[in-house]
Amino acid sequence: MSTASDLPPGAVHTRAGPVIPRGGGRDAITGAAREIFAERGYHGTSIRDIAKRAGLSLSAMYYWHPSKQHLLAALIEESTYDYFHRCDEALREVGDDPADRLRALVRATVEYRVQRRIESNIGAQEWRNLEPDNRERLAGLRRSATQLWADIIDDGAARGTFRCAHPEDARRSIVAACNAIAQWYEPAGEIGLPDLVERYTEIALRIADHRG
Amino acid sequence: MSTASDLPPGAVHTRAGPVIPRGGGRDAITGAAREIFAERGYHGTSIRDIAKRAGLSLSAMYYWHPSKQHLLAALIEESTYDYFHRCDEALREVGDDPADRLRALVRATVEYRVQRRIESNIGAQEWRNLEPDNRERLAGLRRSATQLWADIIDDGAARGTFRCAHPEDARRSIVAACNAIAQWYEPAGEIGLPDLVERYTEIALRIADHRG
Amino acid sequence: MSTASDLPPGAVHTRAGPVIPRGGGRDAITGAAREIFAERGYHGTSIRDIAKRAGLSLSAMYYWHPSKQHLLAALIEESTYDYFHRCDEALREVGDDPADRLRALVRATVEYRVQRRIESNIGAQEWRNLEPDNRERLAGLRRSATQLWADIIDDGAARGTFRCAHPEDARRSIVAACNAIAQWYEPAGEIGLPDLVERYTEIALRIADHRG
Amino acid sequence: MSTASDLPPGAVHTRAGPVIPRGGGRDAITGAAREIFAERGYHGTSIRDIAKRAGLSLSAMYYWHPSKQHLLAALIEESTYDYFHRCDEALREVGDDPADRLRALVRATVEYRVQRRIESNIGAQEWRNLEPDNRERLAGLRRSATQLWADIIDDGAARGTFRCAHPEDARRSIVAACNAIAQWYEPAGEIGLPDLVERYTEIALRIADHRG
DNA sequence: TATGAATGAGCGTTCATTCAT
DNA sequence: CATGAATGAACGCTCATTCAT
Repeated sequence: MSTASDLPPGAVHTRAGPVIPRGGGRDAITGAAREIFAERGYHGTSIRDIAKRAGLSLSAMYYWHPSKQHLLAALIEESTYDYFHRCDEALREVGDDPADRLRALVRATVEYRVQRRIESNIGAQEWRNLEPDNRERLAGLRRSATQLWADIIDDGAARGTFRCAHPEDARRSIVAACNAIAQWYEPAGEIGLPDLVERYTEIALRIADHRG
Repeated sequence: MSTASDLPPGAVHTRAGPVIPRGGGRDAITGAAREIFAERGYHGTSIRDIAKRAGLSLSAMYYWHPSKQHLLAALIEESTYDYFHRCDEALREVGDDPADRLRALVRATVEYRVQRRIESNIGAQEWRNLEPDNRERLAGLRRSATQLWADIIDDGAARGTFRCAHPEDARRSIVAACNAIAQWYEPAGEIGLPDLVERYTEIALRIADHRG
Repeated sequence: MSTASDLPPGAVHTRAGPVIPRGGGRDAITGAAREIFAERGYHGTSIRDIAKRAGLSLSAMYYWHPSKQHLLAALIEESTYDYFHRCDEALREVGDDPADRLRALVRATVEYRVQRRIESNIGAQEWRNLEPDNRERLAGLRRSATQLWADIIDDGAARGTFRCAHPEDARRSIVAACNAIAQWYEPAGEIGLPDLVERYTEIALRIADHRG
Repeated sequence: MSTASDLPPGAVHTRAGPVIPRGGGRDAITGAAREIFAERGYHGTSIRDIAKRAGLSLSAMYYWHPSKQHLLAALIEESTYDYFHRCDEALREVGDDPADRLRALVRATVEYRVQRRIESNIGAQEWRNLEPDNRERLAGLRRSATQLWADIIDDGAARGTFRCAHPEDARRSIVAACNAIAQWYEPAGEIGLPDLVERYTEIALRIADHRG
């Protein structure tokens, strides 16, 4: 991750997952920011709010992070990499049948929206509040993720596995349906994650007009 | 509309549509707010930005609107009523066949997302920035809109018109797909509105697992 | 003056003198800044200090001036123009005899250091705190003022009116002596301005090694 | 020196000269402070800047110096003692002829302004940023230095060696001319120190109106 | 109708400093 | 000797809002 060099010693980071915290300061701040950005939005959040929830002083925040914007960027960057990595893994485990690949991508996405619900919402809502540099750095990754879906659906349509007439609208609809989960899903609710994956896999296949 | 009493003389408002402007001031402000709220979000927008784009002084804004929050609330309120009204009309024109009713609701929704793209996005993104009073005043309407979809899909499922196993997820997916249009649709693009309606009608029917 | 277009209507400015105030706000702030910058230096002065001495709120300051830096730049710019203008006028009134011209420049300078003592000190001490843009805008004028002295002394040395062996050091010494007045002169003291002019004229002519 | 008791063991200090460094820490800090105070001024310098340039941590600074103010005071104090000591020595080597004594003082001063250019500028510009205690502790020394000049010139004027009518203005002008050297002299430039001393000695004698 | 002038609160950020280790 | 982590106060500046005109 490109901000890795900014991390103070003691913090560990891998492309496959979130920062693994060592010690309270940095983590408390990142965690608090995550929560409050999600609740009130980037511009609706003051760094005093973040510091307060983290149980630290305002200035401690600046010991760990150079700016509020950096806090947002780090959050979005890490979770974007995480999502992309999950997709990658999921697709590597399946063959080249479009339906199988679509199932894999839906599963990875639904799991991500549920397991990283908050970051999902931050990524969706606060993307525009990234400063140009930060946004551009991630834009390629975003496009790649879109392309993963497009490749599968286009391929399925070409092969006749999917009969939908408008693959792009199918893609958008499937993605929209999966993404929306992060907005309504309640972790404490009754629907389990495997169930959810199955339901949305079926919906996705119907949208793509898959014929077994 | 509950803010009707706040309107200065000369402005007309009905439940069925937007404020009908008389004179430049009020309109210029509402228009500017609409644009900038959509571009930068509520908290990312200053009333100076709005006044500047409207070509008016800061104080003029306060002549027409008691506060920045009121500006947002008026915008969301008006467009929410508009959407609800369009749904109402569309449903009144069709019979009680669930597929027909779903088609009507999709059409009304797609048309709304395209024709009132900006307000759609504001309504979706800035809803949480409404102060409790304003939010609660509109929450019922939102729930009613949700119920319109639910009634149709549940009815279709009960009758066997729709064979989807999980009507609620079908509903969420259809709505998510339709709503997403406001995020990607480009008015200057090549897809015409009638085409779009047809495409999303088909998608919706597939999601609901409609069997002709 | 190049910042003239920044001025709000109601403030008048000419190249020949300071801003002519209309109304309390702008003037109170400029005056307070002038005093406190001189007392404590640019970085030693907070805008809260300025506002307090001006009897206004912090934000009122920003109604009249876009920034603390602008305040400094405007002060230095105006007084630099004033000094240059005075030199210009003084030299226009005399012939081309180097001694006469030196007398004129000394008089203009001494009068300026006394009459605009505070700005003199700000210009000398806070010059380095101008941001590059502002500094460069004025650098040419500064060089021109230096050149006025150099032209006179070099000319006098060439003609034999001045016999000093090192005109540049003579120039620097004369200027240093005159400039220093702003640091020690007490307006309430016993030395009158005409006396002072005479004394420093004589010193300058001795430094240049003038032979009647 | 009154701060002697603050010094950690290993550092040596005498009234006659600068701190003799033992070990890198203290020295690196003092050196860095000297540079940055001169470049940006006391209030324009943060202790983080100093620590960074010294290549040490913030806390190391506080091991060696109790505060930023102390750093400034130590710098000014040491260089003020140094200057005074140099004047003292120079005057001890000459007789009681006012011209000789003036020559000696000019030489000591010019040499000091050149050899300790940076401290000269700090002493001149940042004097006002000394806290009252520190300032008062040094004020006497400053007055003594002024008195050295005054005694010589007054004596010369009384004896007729100097014919200037206003000894105080002569003194101020000579001092101003010598002091200014620190502002424009470039160590890498072409004028050698002995030359410079000679030039300014002549200027000083002319200002005092010395007649061989 | 509309404005210019002003305000208090809060913003993101940096400051000099402290302290346990 | 020296550091990493933290703090409270203050910084320059912008905010939504007010009010006399």
